[in-house]
Amino acid sequence: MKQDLRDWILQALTALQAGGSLPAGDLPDFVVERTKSRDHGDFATNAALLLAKAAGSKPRDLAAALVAALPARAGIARVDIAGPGFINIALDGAAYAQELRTILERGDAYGRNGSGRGRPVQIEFVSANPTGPLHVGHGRGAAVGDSLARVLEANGWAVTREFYYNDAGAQIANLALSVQARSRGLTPDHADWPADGYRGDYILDVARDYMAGATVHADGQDVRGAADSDDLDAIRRFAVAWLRREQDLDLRAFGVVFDVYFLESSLYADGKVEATVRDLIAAGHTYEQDGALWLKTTDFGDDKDRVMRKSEGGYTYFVPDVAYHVDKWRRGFQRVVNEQGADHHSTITRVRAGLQALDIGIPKGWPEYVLHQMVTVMRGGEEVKLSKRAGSYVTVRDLIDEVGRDATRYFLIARKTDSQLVFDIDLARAQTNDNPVFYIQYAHARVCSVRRQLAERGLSWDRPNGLAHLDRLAEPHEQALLLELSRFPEVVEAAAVHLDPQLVAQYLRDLAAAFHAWYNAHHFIVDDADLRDARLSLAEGTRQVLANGLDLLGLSAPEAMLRDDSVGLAAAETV
RNA sequence: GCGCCCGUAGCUCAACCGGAUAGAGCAUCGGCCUUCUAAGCCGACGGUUGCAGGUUCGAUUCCUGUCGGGCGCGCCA
Repeated sequence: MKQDLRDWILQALTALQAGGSLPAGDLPDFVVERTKSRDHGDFATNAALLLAKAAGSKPRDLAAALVAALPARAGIARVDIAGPGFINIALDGAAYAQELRTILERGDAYGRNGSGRGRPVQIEFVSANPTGPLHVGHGRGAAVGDSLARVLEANGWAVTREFYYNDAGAQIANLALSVQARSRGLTPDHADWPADGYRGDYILDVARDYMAGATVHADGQDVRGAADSDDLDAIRRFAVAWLRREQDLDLRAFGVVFDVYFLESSLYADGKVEATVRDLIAAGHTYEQDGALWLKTTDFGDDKDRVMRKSEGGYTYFVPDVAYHVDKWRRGFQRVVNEQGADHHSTITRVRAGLQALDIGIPKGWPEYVLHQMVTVMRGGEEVKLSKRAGSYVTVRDLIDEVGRDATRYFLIARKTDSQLVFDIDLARAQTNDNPVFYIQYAHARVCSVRRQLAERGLSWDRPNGLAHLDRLAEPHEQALLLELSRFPEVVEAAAVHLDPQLVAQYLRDLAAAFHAWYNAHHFIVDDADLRDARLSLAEGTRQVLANGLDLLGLSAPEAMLRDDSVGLAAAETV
């Protein structure tokens, strides 16, 4: 709707330019937006305010000229000039009825658009190193990244979900040493326990399986335990596979699946790290100092230069990072979005600097980043910091087990990524209207329940008849709900433009509220068949949009809300 | 000390990349169940948008300064 109106206004502006009352050339970036108050119509544009200066006339005068130049158009109830020079547009009821027809026609596809034109975009997210179970921060990354992927797909992009991990560095060596120590019966409090060893209980599980000669399957490979606590290399391979498998099981339980798993070690094995270093030297942005090789990242906005090759000969972490991104670029991803924890924000400048230094045609702002801030977990008013299994942090699995997949995903996504997030376990468990995820899903379930009631009464929804009588949807609640439904395509678009799936979560709450209000005020299953079919059409349209929105967040759209006492009020009250 | 993020109702958060009277939920108080799920709905109360300046028709939004919270500042990843 919004885009159509913008084009409409553009026609009038072009006409004014042709008539000479507006200077030729580029038009400023005026907006068409939803009004905050219905008193101002449905949409408003600031075009006259922005153009008044260039036109040399008062905003309100220009607005009048613009309105006069608007071509005739169906669905418009009135166009007014208001305030300093806003142009307010009110739609007639038929315009909203038409939108409801579109919803029912397009079904699952409603809200999707083709602006991505099938272009490839890669989203890298989670990218946890296989040294322990996924923690809440990874969970936020998983929920946001996957939802971002869904949103971009809905905007016509061809998305590749990618997970990158380090399977060979110092942290992995530590992991192997920790498992080795456990396999020899040492505990973390022992004097000989590795200095930076991992102390969580899961290390013992890995050691047991390794010593028992178990086989684990991860990332397309089988790896067997060797029952030999001296073979550190075998321990390392086994431990990495073991933890990768565990992380993957957690992600699957969370509803997140990746297309590509990329191993840091492959960058070394394929010579891509060496090649990147060679290219950076050849590009002339490096120098030797104190026995180390430096990259002049200060040439590209960094506050100090960075070491690439340490004096002892090894590369610092950001060299494979640059090599990895070169690889992404060469794979044809002209668009890449990296979803990471904000504690890694300093790498952004460095990676981009490295890519610029190579001078191979990569744009300055490539890749894009979405950073999420920290998550703290609260239960009973106190911060939860420990998990027995992981040792020092709360795991994704802990949350899924305690509050369920849907609530975990919703809570991790319902905030702007650049705000810190407080995950309230008690609230996420609650099956009341305090809990937005239940509130939204309940709205969906209610429509399904109406369908069941309809069948029980031996009635059915005559869809063509309903669509023929949409003018019967004249109640204020119905008008409000229709308006809310018509916003969905704009929300899907905005979520992609701003790389912000939280907008979808916010919208779903508003939509659910509009539905619940209507549901409460009016009965759908009435004797008047025309009115009944019209209302059932609106209910079904609402269900469809709720389902489409829930899908963008990776949440289920339940047909019924079953009381689950294991996660329900009873349990919450005993906490 | 430097860089990034945040600061909005008692609490948790919105505000569509400068728009009109800053919105929800929770909490508090008051209403609504012989009718499709009350896991719901309706109403009231609640604000100097941390503070001080600046930019302009117009600022929660942009700029400067300042205070408070978080994260990062390694030849670690």
